[in-house]
Amino acid sequence: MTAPRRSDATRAAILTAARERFAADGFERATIRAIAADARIDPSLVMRYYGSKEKLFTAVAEFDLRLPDLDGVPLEGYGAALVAHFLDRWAGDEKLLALLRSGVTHEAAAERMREIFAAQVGPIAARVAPDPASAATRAGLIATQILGFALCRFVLRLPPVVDLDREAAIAWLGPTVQRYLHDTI
Amino acid sequence: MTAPRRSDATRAAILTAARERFAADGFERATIRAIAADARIDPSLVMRYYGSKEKLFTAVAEFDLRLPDLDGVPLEGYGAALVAHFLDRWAGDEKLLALLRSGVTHEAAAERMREIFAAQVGPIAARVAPDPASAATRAGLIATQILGFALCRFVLRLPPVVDLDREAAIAWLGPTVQRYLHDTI
DNA sequence: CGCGAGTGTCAACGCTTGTTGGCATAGATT
DNA sequence: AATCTATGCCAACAAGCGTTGACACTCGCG
Repeated sequence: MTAPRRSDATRAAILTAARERFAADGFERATIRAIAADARIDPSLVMRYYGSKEKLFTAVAEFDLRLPDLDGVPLEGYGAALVAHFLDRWAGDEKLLALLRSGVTHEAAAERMREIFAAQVGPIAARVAPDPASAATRAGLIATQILGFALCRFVLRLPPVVDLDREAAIAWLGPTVQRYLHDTI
Repeated sequence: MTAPRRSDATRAAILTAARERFAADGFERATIRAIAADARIDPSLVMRYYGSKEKLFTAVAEFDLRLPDLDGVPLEGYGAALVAHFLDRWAGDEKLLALLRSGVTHEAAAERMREIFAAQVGPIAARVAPDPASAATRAGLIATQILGFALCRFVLRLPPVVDLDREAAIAWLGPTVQRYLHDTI
């Protein structure tokens, strides 16, 4: 029962601006001053409400994992379902982009990314993997493909990857993820 | 017939230090001062010999593409051969890591990365793709998997991906690349 | 009304950054 | 030996950074 504060709008504006800046520029190039300018407030307010740039980033990078619901999905459809889920998540939430852009040079962001993928993909792999001991490896492999796709599409903007539509992406990546989920080598 | 200069050793030391710093920290976090300290020279010398931080990075990012020799390889071995080639390239050349770490926030590095993958993977895909029109897409898909693997292994250091040995990596990624090369969806 | 907490503005701090110009020395050239 | 260029170091610059503290204003509550 946290009482609404008069500054809630300001706090939200800061968070929104921060999310956009971190997503567009990464942690180091995104400046407090630029974020404050976007939010049309004074830089010192950012410090007052979030303590430091580091903590502001932590606040931005905080979010629900929203595991996909795979209950009604047949086993052989997991790959496609996962790819579809991640595709939508990436397109709809700048926080993931912020995390990826920052994780490359900022250790805290990389750590957060590790946590997220361990917590998000790990359990699914554990549920499906033929050999439980291989679950972590399978989750890691899926991460390589999903993050690699996000990297090429949203960050590096490789033209052929940008041009793929949703269905084509699912059709191409789905079987890969499926194979990482239950094939053996 | 460029005459050897007395400062060649210094130039080389700068380039080596710059490569390491850019690979470890990315473009913005790598500072001229840190590079100069590593090379045990004065920061102003970096400017004298390379003009600017930007041009220094360009000099670091310049390198031969070294396309893999696939002449003796059977068609169905292309995927594995490509993965093996890239794995060795990534492990043996910090420039690629520098490019990846920088490309995420530095536009010039991203552009260079696009060029390299278009020039390196594109022709191979064009040679093998069942439909020539799909070659660019296939090259892009291969890039997503290769770069994603490099990202997770060398940059984000996801433990299960770091732990994979060379053969396991080839066994897992090879078929994926193979499928991107000639399967149809 | 008066008062205190909450909110916002302004100016400045200490530090680091890329970059520049001047000065001393070493080596080659004449 | 004298001269000139190349090389290296030093000190400084302007700009930008995260961060801080002091000061004004606006509420809501007594």
